[in-house]
Formats: sequence, C-alpha cells, structure tokens
Amino acid sequence: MISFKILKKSKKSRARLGVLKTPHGEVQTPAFVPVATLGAVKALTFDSARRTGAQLLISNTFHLHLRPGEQIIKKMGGLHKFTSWDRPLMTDSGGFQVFSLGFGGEHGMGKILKEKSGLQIKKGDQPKTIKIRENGVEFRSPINGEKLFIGPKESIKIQESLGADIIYAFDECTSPVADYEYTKKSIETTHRWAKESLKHHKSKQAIYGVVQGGRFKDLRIESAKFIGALPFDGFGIGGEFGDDKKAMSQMLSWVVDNLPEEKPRHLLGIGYLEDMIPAIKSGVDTFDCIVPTRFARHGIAFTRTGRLDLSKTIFLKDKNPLDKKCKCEVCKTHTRSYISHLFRAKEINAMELLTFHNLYYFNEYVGEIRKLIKSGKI
RNA sequence: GCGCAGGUGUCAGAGUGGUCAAAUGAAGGAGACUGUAAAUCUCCCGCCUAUACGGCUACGAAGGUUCGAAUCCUUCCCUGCGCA
Repeated sequence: MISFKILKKSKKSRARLGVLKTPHGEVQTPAFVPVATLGAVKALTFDSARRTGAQLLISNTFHLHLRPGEQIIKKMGGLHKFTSWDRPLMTDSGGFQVFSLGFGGEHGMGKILKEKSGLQIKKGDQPKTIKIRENGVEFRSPINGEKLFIGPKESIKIQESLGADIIYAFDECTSPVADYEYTKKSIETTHRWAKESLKHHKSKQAIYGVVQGGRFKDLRIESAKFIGALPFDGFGIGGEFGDDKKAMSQMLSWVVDNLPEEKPRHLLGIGYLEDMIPAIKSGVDTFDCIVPTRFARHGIAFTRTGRLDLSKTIFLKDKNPLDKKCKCEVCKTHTRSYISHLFRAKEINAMELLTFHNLYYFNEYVGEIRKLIKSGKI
C-alpha cells in the first residue's frame, strides 16, 4: 500500500508539496517519473538512474507481458528483484497502447494535436489493427503479429504478477481527433473497465484509476467525478490534452477540481519542461514522460538555454559542457564537442551521457519547482 | 614497355544505346518526437530558377558514329594488378 501526505498547499495555485510513501521508499512530490517501459531506463544502468535523482519509475504492462512475460518476472521475484530497481515503481496498464497501437499509429499522430488534419473519429469507429470490445481490446503483437486480448481483468492480473508498488486500471486513451460522441462512449468503457479493474484487484499494491474525457469539459468532469468516487489510491489523468499549452491547464483544472484532494494525482505521459509548471500549478503531483530519454537517444540535450541538437557539427567546436550551470557528472566531465563526436560516431556512450544529463536536468528542474512551492512562490 | 582490369555526382558503388541529374549506401544539411512498435521517422542533398513531369551543365579528356551516348568507336591522359 501507499500513503500520501500533503505537506503544503499553495495559496497561489492548486500546486501542493507532498510525500508519497511506498513499500520501496518515499517520493517527494511533485516528481518527474522517468519511463522504463521494458524494465529499463533505456541507455542507463539503474545505478546511473538513481544518480540522476529518479525517485519513481513507470514500466509497461503491455510490453512486459509480450516480453519476457509476467510469469518469468514473477518467477524471478517480481519487477523490483528482476530489474534490481529498489525504489518506487509503477506499471502502466496498457491503456496507452489502445491508442498508440490503434488510432494513434493508424493516423500517425500522438496525443497532442499538432495540426488540423481533417480526420475525425466518430462513435462506432474502430481502429484497423486492433479491436476495442466491451471487456477489453484485441491487440496484435508489434513483435510478431500474434493476437492477444487484454482487458481490465488481464491487465490487473499481469500487473499483480509484475508486482510494482502502484498499478493502473485499464483504460482507453483517446485520440485528439475523437469527436464528442466517440469520447462520451469511450469514457463509459473506461469507467466500466475501472470498476472491473478494482473487482479483479486482489494484491496489496496501490491502484490508480484513470480519468479520460478528451478535450470536452463536461466529459472530463464526469469522468473525474466517476473515477474519483471509486476506492482508488490515486488517480491518473490521461488522454489528449488539447492543441495548445493553455488548453492543458484548463483541462487539468476541470479534472483536479473533481478529484478527492487528499489522494495523489499522476499526469500520464506529459511533459516537456515547459509543461511542468502549468501541470504542477494545476494540481498534479507526479508525471511521466519519455521525452528526456527518447530525445537523448535522438541527440537532444535539454539545457537552461534551450534544446541542443548534438548531432549538429557546430558542437564539435564547442568546449562548453552541455549546460554551464548543471551539476551533473556529465556536465562536470565532458564537453559538447566530445558528446557531439560520440553521437555522430554512433557510439552508444553518447546516448548514455545525454540520457543521464536530461534526466538529471528534468529531476533538478522539478526539484526547483518543489522549492518554489515551499517558499510560496508558486 | 607489354598484358589485364578500371576511371560515374562529396565518397563508395550500380547503370552498358533512349523512360538518366543517373539505383543504393555513406557522409553532409533541415525537421519531427509528450502514459516508448522510437539508438526511430520524414525531407533535402550538381547548378539555376517562376521549385515545375522547367532550364543548364554533367558520368577521365578530345574527337567520332547515331534521330538519340554514362553506355558504341578512335586517340590521348590517369589508376590498380601481373609480367618484363
């Protein structure tokens, strides 16, 4: 089980400072949650991940079910023992894959709408590659194409075998091009699955319910009220978040105002650095995102002066560290020149160094935000 | 000197009479990425431009054959290997 203690509530916003206690230690919130989809922070050892200041990781039910399979992990003593990660851990339910392997993949879009596409998902529409049924989803394995079925019952069973500290109810993450009627129907499904998830939940792990509702105010509120009234230990906020930054804060406030105040809230799959303060001010306690890790593998470093693309030749002549003020071990020891060279030469160290720095920087950034809440500035 | 093989865009390397500014890589350039099918993906990459199924210049050099040549012929230059 977990417990969540709110240490301070901001007078200026919905932001709050807290401590999330889990069987594997405490998390100072607000906290950034690095993603370890397959039971690894890509490019890093867990020892390194700890040194970046990572407090809590999120792994993925769908992907671990496919490979190596939850039975293997259970036999190895659960995810913590299997991986050697000894700090708090959560597993996502596979709900995001309903989107990413469904409409998301089909339409070639993420959950943040970049440009008007003219596409619209209407009530009754189904993605081509997967089928969303009453009790779950017929997936196709991205590895070998085999059919598999995951619903709330399956997801919870898998997550119980994996044994993370916090698990999630199975949900449908909706597309930014889903229309009102589709989204309305979808939250009915997500709500039904939430109750089913609770029904099949037998372990002592904490379980979070997931709020959906797309960009529609009444649906977000309805979903928050419904999920918030169920006996979950905390709440995930998922789905699309509109096509501009203001919209996200707006949508989060609709949701947060209708969730129980004393329970932790996790914003699923957001954010960029610039999303953090708005999300935290909207009352979010934890949030995960693949950005620092994936972008690192694509050559991008996040710094106080913006993003740097280390694949550019210009950095070969740059003696500076990635970020002059950063105290991380990468910035203390390496130049942009060297890291750029490694990246361009496709040395895997480049990914390690960039991933380390990015995670350190993200964690540091949230740490600063915690200080701002503490000192009453946010 | 003789024999053999060969000289293609920044590089490597296809192409052996038209559909060739020339496959494919690489290098180079630009962009994307928000609960990870992502060490991935997209675009540009001879020059000019009104950016188009446009113009120009190009496949070692110079001539030639042909309606048409990177592709065939002649000479020359150069490179590699072998033999003297």
